[in-house]
Amino acid sequence: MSVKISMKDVAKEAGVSVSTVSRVLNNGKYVTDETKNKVNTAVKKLNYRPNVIARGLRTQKTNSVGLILPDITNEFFGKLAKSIEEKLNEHNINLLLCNSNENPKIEKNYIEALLDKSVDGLIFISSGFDENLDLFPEDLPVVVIDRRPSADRNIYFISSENKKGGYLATKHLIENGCRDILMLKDEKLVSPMNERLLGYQAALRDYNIDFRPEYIIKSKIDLKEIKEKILKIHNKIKFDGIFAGADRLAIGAIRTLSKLGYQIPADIQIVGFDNIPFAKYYNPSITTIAQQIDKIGHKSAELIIELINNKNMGQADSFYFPVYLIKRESTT
Amino acid sequence: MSVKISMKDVAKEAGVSVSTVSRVLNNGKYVTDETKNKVNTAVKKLNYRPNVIARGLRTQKTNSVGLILPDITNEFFGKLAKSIEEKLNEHNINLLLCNSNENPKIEKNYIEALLDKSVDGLIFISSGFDENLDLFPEDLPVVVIDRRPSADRNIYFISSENKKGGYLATKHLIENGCRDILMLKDEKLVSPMNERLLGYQAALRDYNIDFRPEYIIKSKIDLKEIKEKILKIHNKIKFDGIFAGADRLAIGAIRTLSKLGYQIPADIQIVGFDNIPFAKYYNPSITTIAQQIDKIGHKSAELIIELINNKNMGQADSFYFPVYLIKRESTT
DNA sequence: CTGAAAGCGCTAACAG
DNA sequence: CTGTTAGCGCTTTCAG
Repeated sequence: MSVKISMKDVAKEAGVSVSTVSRVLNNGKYVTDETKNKVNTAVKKLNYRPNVIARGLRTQKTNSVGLILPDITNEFFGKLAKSIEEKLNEHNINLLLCNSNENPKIEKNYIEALLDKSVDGLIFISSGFDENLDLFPEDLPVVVIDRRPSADRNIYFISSENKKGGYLATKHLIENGCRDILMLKDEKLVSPMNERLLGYQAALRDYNIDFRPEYIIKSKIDLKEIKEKILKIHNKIKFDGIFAGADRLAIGAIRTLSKLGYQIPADIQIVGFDNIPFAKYYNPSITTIAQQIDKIGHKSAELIIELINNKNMGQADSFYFPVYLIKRESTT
Repeated sequence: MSVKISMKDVAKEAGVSVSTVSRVLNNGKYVTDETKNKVNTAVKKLNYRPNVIARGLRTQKTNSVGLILPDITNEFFGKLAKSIEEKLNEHNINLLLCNSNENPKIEKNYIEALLDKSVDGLIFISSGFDENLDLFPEDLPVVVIDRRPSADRNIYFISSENKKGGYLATKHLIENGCRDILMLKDEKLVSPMNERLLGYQAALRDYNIDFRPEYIIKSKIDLKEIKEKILKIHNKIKFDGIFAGADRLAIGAIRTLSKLGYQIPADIQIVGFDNIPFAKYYNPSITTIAQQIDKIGHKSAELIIELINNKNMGQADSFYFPVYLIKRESTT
């Protein structure tokens, strides 16, 4: 039975012309109720479904949005993708998901592929290579999340108050008595981490603690790598607190330090970032800075839809969502 | 500069006909090297990119594959999605990702949307509502993963040796001295969990331990829910071992039991399933049954590509990938 | 209110 | 080897 049935078949069945069918399906304006009924009956009877490819060719709209992100298995990006997709789905827009794997070259390929596919808009979490932003045509609706492109680009941007998060985390540690505070951060020069670092530095300054560059430990957000880094420095540097720029880093650190015999939080206190689901269920549970991922995701989706429907929105805006500290067992 | 340039422009620039351009771009057969050069030069000069929508309309191929899965934030599905996408990308096939959220109705919408989009094939992880499988047209290449549809459907299926996994986990606990072994399983009637349960039962039988239905604890794969379930039963049922059908369940259980004062593994030994990255870094690290997610993902992608290129492959096959036990601290 | 006709950009016979 | 032609399925003037 798999013969694809087209508008032509519906038209014949309903005894009207193709254009009338099209009219009924699209807006229903300028059509008698009677013809409407005839068409609708025929549509049902034949189980007709419009061919969106043909429609796309004609209208130059695809009802699809591309999402490029570094790694879907990172729980932050995973949740983000989910909330974006959820919202787009409400508007019958499909999501084309692309993992750049933090690789600018793959990212470039994906951008081109998505443009070729004529996506109506693009939501973009950069691999950190700003040049790829130049691939976007002027008139393509684009929303950038999380990793801020350099300032001179006129582009919509959404993220959390990362600096404030770093400040809150560090302040919490200081007020709990820590004086020698490590910061664990991504090795990449990517804005959220840098802003968290700025927050960390600002807190130290406010409490008159000297900033020491050797207290910044760089590692991929990878459990194994952070373990190796911790093993390498734990007996070279003296520290009583850790601000981990991501919960994954916090988990790797806690695990490694526990195995080395340190007590958390008695010997070393730790604050993470992101509030991934496991943070609450880790042993010990992890004090962390929560981001409102759902809000970021929904806002991104809403914004891209708005941009698609109304391309001329003038000066691009930025949006920053509040973060807050959740106190758990990894700090006193 | 954003005027979309088409094959016509290239043809004019190169001084040839549109069909010649098409020929050069597609296979290059039956064209002089000279014309080839002319065309290629024009393509480069104009920075031409083919319109895949138009091509799709004409060829009835979209070079895209749909992936429907229950929840991208579940690390098993996330990794699966990533490995599928990776492989498809090698073949220049785009992935349309859809989260059904374990909801048959959303799932149905997505199936229809993907069919409307004329995806070339579909990779499908069911929400557990088999009727949705009937929505697939006979001639659509489909690969089902993880959750096996009822046997009478002629459909390609890929998963792990779940029963064997359940057996290995339970056997390990028994050989470590456990006699009262809980099984934590998804509340859904979904095949992987049921097969793990069969493995659990088979192991008990082989070691002459009675199966007691009250030792099967059902919970969503959700940290909070499993916590509540454990709290409810821990002092009603006596147990010295737990086989958790998913690492997430294992983590929720360990955390809850630790808080209650039980020592893991001294008082209670636990084996999980999946080998998610955190299993290795949990406190204590978790003995688990590893699935070869990458292999499953790559196989699915390869299979769907094969089916797309060669629709008539006859009787549908099933593929089961080996699992193995990784010994860590949550068992002795 | 409805139908005819053109055309979105591309590919695939079919001639030559 | 290359050009002409038709048409994929739909929307959108333009007449009527």
